Amino acid sequence: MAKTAITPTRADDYPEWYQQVIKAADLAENSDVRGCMVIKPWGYSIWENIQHVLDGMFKATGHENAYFPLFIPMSFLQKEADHVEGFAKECAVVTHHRLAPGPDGKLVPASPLEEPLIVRPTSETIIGSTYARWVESYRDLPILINQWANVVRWEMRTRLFLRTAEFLWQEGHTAHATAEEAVEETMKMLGVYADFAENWMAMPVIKGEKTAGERFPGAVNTYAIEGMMQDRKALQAGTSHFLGQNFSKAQQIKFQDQAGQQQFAWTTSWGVSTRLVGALIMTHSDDDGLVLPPRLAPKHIVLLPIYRSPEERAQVLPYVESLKKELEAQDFAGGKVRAMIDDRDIRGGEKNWYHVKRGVPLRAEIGPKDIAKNGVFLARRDTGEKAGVERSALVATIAQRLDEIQNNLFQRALQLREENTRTIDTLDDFLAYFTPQDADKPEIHGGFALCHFSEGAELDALLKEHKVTIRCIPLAGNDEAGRCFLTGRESKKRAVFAKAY
RNA sequence: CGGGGUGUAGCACAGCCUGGCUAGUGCGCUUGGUUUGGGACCAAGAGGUCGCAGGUUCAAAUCCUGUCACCCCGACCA
Repeated sequence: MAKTAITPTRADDYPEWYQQVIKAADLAENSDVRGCMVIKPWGYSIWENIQHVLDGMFKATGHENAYFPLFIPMSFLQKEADHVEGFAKECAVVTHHRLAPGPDGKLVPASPLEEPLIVRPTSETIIGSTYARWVESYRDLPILINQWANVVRWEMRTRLFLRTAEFLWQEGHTAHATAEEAVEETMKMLGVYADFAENWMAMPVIKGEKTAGERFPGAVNTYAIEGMMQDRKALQAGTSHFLGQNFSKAQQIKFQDQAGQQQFAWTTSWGVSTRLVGALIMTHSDDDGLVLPPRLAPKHIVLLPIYRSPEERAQVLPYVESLKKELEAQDFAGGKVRAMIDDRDIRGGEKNWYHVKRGVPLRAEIGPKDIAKNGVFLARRDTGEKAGVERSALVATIAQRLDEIQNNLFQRALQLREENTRTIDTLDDFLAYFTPQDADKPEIHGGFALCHFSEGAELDALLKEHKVTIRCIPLAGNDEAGRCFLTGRESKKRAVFAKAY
C-alpha cells in the first residue's frame, strides 16, 4: 500500500481528512477566539487570487467598490421582518463603549450604549439606509456597488473556511429603477459566479433557484451555485438575491420616476466568501494533500535545487535562478507565471513532500545530472506524472502544461458529479440512495438526486429525518413536468436533492 | 440550551483510580557527526507555575469543592 501524506484518507474519514489537509498545507488554524480562524499566508494568498480575479469581473460588469460600517444600529435590522428572524439568533452585539476596573480589579464593560450596535452579519440594512439618502431621481439609478469586508455570524458549530464565526467575503448591493433590471442584475452576477467557479476554480457548478425554505431572509428570490465535493455532499458556493422592494420599503429607498411618481427602488445583493477556499480544497485535493487549480495557485511551479557540496551549489543555484527568470517572463491566465525557488537547508524528500502537501501544480528538481542534460526533472501534482524535460521546452510549454492541469481538474470534478447524479422518481429509490450501509460509521454515499417535488410538511419531515436538503431548482434543462416522488402532486420542475455542508 | 468528554513542554499524549524524592514519552526545535535525486540515522542539549482559585494532608498533576476554557453529539447556518 502506498503511503499517503495525509492521514486519514478521504475514504477513511472525510471530515478529518479535510482538517488534516488544511493543517498540512498550512492554510489556516483555529485561533484563540472561539469559532474564528487565523488565515495563514499560503491560504490567504489563495484568497487574494480569488479576490483579484472576481474584482476584475465585477469591474468589467460595471461595479465599483466602496466600504460601509462594521457596526449596524440594532433598530436597522428590525425594519425587515424576515431579515430580523433570519439573523437575530446569530448576532454579535456591542453594548458598551469602554472598559473600567471592576471591584476585583478585573476589567468590566462600562458606559452602556444608548442603542446597541450589531456587528454586521450582512449589510443590506446599513447599505440600504445609505442608498436612501443617495437616491432621489431615476437619474440616480442604478447604483452598482460591491464591498470587500468581514462579517460575523455567531454560529454554534464551526469548521475552518466552511463556517466560521467571522469570515471574509464580498457583498454586492445594487439598486435599480425597475424589477426587470434588478432581476437581470441578479442573474448576471449568478453567471459571473458560475463562470468564476468553473473557469478559475475548476469546480463545476449547477446554477439554480432556491426553494422558499432555503431563501435568503428578506429576499423575493435567491439563486445559488452548487458544487459537489468529493464526499458527494453539496456545497453552496455563491448566492445572488433578487430582493424586490422589500428592503427599499424597509429603508425608504425612494425615487421620482420619469412620470413624476414616487417609486421604491428594486434591489439585489450577491456574495461569495472565504468558503470558496473550502470548496477548492474539497473539490480537488487528494490523500497527499492540497491540489490547487493553477489559475488560483499562489505559485505555479517550485524549483528545487539539488546539490551535495558548496561547489555543486555554486553550479546549480545560478542555473535555477536564471530558469526562474525565464519562467516568470511567460504569460499565463492573464498574468505571468509565478515561480519560486526553495533553497532551504532541509532534506530533499521532506522538501518535496512539503510542496506536494501545499498543492503546487508543478515541481522541478534540478541537480547536476539535470544540468548536464540541460533539463529538469518535472513532477505534476494532479496526476503524479514525472519526467525529464528539456529546459527550453519547459519554458516554451509551461503555460500549456498549467492549462492542461487546470482542465484535467475540471474534467475530473465534472466526471465525479456526473457519476453521482441520478434522476429519482420513487420514494424507495430516494431512500436507498441517501441511506448509508453502515449507520454507525456512514461511508461516502449518495450524491445529487434530481427529483420532482412539492414543498410541504411531508417533504420537510422526510428531508429532516434523512438529513437531505433541497439544494436548488436548476435553471437549465429542467422543463419537463412530472409528479412529486413523495406526495404524487404535480410538479413543474425537478430540484437537486443532496446532503450538504 | 440539553447529553458526553478533555485541560500536563510548540504539537500529540502517559502518569491520576491506589497521593511520595529533581514530572515522563514520542514528534518538533538547537548543536555536532554520518548521510543525501521521494518523508534519514547517531549523540548531546534547550524547553513545563501539571487550566485557574480554594481546601484536605508531613506531602497534591494525583483526593475534595468551586470556577473558567475548549472539544465531540444534537437543534441553527454562507
